[in-house]
Amino acid sequence: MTACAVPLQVRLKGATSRSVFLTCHTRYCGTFRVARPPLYVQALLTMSETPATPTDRPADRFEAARIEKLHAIEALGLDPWGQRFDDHQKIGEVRKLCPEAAGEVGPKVRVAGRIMLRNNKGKLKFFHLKDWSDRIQLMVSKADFSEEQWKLIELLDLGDIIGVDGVVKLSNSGEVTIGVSQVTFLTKSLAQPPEKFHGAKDMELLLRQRYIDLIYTDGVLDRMLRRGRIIDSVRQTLKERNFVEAETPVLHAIAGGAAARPFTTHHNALDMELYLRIALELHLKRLMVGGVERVYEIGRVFRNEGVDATHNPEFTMIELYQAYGNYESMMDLTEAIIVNGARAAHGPNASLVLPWGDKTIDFTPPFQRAKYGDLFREHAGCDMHDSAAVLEVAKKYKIVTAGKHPDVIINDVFEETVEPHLSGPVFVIDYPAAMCPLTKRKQSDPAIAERFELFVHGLEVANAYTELNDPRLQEDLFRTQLQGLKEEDSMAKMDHDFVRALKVGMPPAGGLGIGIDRLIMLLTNSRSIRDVIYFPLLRHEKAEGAETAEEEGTAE
RNA sequence: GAGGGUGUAGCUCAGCCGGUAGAGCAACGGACUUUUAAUCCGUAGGUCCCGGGUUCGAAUCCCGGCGCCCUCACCA
Repeated sequence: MTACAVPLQVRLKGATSRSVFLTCHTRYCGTFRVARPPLYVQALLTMSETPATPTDRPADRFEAARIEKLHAIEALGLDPWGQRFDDHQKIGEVRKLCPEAAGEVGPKVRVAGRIMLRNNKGKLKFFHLKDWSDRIQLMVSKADFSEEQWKLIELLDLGDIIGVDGVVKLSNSGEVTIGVSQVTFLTKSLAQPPEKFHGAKDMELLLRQRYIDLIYTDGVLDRMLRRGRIIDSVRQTLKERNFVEAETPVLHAIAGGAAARPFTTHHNALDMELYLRIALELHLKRLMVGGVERVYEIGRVFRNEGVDATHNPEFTMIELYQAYGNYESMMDLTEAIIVNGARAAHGPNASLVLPWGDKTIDFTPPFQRAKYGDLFREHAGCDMHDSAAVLEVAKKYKIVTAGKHPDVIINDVFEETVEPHLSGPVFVIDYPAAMCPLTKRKQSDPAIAERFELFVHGLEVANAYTELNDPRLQEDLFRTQLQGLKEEDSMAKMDHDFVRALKVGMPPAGGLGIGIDRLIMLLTNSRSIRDVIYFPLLRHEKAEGAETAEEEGTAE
């Protein structure tokens, strides 16, 4: 900063305890930052800048303008925050009532929604109103309103929420329009909306302020509503098959049922360390022991791992268990769940060939079923039981083999050689047993577990077993930690109560887990898990004013 | 965790070789009774992510940091 000896006419922009920001309106001058203002200057600034009521302090000039209009609405005797208005129609339904020819007048309608666009032609105004079903144009003519009502109409801002009464008709240029006869003000928006044509593009803004994304990015709200319909259809599919829903604990003493790092937490009164669950499996199986023969849970699980296009630290899983079934029953059920989900997302008569980026997915059942060992032979080029040959292939792909259990190496080679080719949907069946400590072995071959995973374009969507119900084998498998796997990377975590439950007797059963978020991704052509989760995990937003606390707190 | 990209007005984006920060939309004031991202006239709006450095002079160059995005590696 250069010293300035001439007097300047300056205006206060803002101040912190460390700096004052002044704007100068003579030429060539920008904003000045004055470090460490003397205390008396700070005091003066505080006096002149702090309004009487903090709620009236506008965040910016846009908010100030809107607060002025809010006061003007109040001056008209109206409530800027609105009242009950639930006797209205969905815009999507109203659009269908529109007469086909311009000049004809359709039925009277009443809708409510947010103002998305405004087109002001003086005594004639057009608005676009959006609700969660659709958008529609409003036409408002000064001739149809009292002086008072017109004052309100002139106060409307983009983003405000209003209710309108009117008639549906086509405009002269052929757009479905409501000719408005009455406006009911419902909610003042104090925030400046994004650019009307380009919308908001900044990913961070869209993720942190998902409400903005839902309002202003085409397709986002629709996709999330579709998510809800898909989950409804999953419940419906299971209800038709006599499954019941259960809610099991999220706080676990042992984070079992999957190979993943858990989040830890603490219960104060009991002074007890707890984990957030990483799977639903072990509790639901206890319920089967208890006689709940067909049970499922759609629930959040938490895995303390990385974040990317297909992983969020908390995600939604369905796990279901069917007594007296096996993994074959689970394949049939998986197909039904996915086909019904696709119909819920795209309509009962829509094609089951869904778009996936520039590719497609054909969900017409039955899905292909391929044995793990056969796929291995086909893509790795050797038998998975031929350990020398497997080691050879592993070397070729630079897979670390030292100290690893042979089945772990087989699985590494499988992931490297086979999985990229699984465009699917394909059920990969019959896994090496050592990878599956919760799965029943094949009667004909104890080295093979009755497990399948469903792959679609490299995405693992479902995982199912014929459930292991032999308590002594289960206990052995819990004890046998696979070489080369850290404890948190293994599914084999000793859970004594679970073994105790199996000793009571769990019927033979099929169990299935589906990653709901990934299923939604596939059914809605969404390439990122963030597109199908309302609020994906983000780093903390740096709080305003945190600067000083942080700097002073870490003084060295 | 590694590499690449990016951060400028409320939003979408320009800003070249270092030389007084720009546009469109939105806002504010005005005109306009069938507009489609309406149009026209006018006004205001900036901690150029943060911190250092080089320089007479930095949005621009250099160093460090932070956020976000993409690719790769790990988990579903």
